[in-house]
Amino acid sequence: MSGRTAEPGVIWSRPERTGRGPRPAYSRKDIAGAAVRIADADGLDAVSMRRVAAELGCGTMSLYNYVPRKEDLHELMADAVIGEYDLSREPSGDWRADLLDMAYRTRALMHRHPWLPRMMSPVHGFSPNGLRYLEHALSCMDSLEVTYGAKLELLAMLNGMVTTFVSNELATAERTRSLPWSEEQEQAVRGAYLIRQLAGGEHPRMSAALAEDNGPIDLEAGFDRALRRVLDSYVA
Amino acid sequence: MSGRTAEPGVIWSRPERTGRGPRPAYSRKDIAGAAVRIADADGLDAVSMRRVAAELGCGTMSLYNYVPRKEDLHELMADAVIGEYDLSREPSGDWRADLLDMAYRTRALMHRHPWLPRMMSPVHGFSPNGLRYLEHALSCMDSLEVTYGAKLELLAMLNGMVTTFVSNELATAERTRSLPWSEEQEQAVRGAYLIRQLAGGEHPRMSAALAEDNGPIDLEAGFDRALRRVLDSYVA
DNA sequence: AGCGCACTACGTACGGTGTACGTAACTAGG
DNA sequence: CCTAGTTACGTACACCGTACGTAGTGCGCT
Repeated sequence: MSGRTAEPGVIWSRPERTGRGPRPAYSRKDIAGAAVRIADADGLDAVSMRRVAAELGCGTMSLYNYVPRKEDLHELMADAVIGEYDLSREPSGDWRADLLDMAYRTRALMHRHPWLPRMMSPVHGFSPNGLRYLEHALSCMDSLEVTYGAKLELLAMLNGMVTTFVSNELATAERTRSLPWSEEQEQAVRGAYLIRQLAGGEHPRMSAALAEDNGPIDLEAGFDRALRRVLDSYVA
Repeated sequence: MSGRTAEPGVIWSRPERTGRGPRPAYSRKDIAGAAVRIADADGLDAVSMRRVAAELGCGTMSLYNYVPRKEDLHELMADAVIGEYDLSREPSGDWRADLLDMAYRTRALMHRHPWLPRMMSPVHGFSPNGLRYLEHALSCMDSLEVTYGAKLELLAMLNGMVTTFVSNELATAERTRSLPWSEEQEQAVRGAYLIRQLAGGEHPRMSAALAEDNGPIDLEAGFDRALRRVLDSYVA
């Protein structure tokens, strides 16, 4: 398959098998699966070419036969988990409800694969499963009479909000993973610092915000509210 | 300053100078400035301890006197650029206009420092300049009669949208930076792939979206529209 | 005044990373 | 059958974050 050294190219343009030479020992699904397993277990940073190769049981450099650059491995991972959407159900006709449902499923996907928000970018949207996802999302909006550009814009906005929201949900938890001390210690130290800082007397509003006692914060409710707001704003 | 090896702690809790020993040769501003200069010029990934130290003109390990972990260097960078906001202007009283203005300034900031979206996280919000920013943003909403929690939620949502939007604006440009070939080549290859993929006949809506000719897309207008929608949704 | 200690400075070294390159084995197309 | 294109994989290089040892410096305390 063309030269050995790096050159521009999308991983999805490469055929998995060309016919010549020994049969490849692994499929793209195998490789993506191994990488996803590692990322789920130990975080995205633990996904190294060496580690993935070891997980597969092959030499490090053999991976480069399947995946010319590490970035392509990431594309494989994104595509694999996007493939977890069940797109078989037909849209109900109520685009607001359908999009909201998709957003909830995206959130669930991100909770299952906490590294996903970090690699959300328009670039990953055009993998095979990404395209299927986009097509399905557009089909949910068939009853909406605006340009496809506007539909994609709405979709990008929704997914952006979901990403932002879930990132915030997972922030401390994911951050702590790589740290050598516990999440409690980290939060205690940061909390103490914040209190000390606000004690200065400047930032009165931030102090008030911190002092505000609004019971247990319901993340779920905030998610729902935020999304409905965006969707409602499109009714007009 | 306490032990040498890593332990939980916020960089901002460390005094810059303790009195004992020789005067530090550099200030945090110097260090942050060097790191920001490198990131602006060659991307966030080019910011390594070695490179920053070289830029400053000191030995690599000397940096660790100022910054116990690389992550703290990132916090310094974020704080430095957040400090670029001019917060001296008093809020006008029209919170929608003021927040919109802040969002525009955030976008400008991100265009000036294209690595900023990548490190947007609630964690960085509590640096000294981050706190000043938050206090100012809250002061813009003084006339809004909701809890501070709701105000911070709105702010997070707005900043999330700005981050998402600017990320999309910068995606290909920033991605290409690290690649050994040009942005044109990359886009050509990806475009060719997309067309080939859509030619399959599945994904009819995506094909239509691609075929749609809506003149030059006005990113600026999209930004404005998206933000106003979110703001409007809060009027009720 | 002067001692001691906390601090600055920095070289070396270790274990990790992505990946360029060389080589050997293999298999399908001509 | 032969040979070209592929798979497989070990070695090697440049770079990364950073633990640790050591030397020099000057403030704070006695």
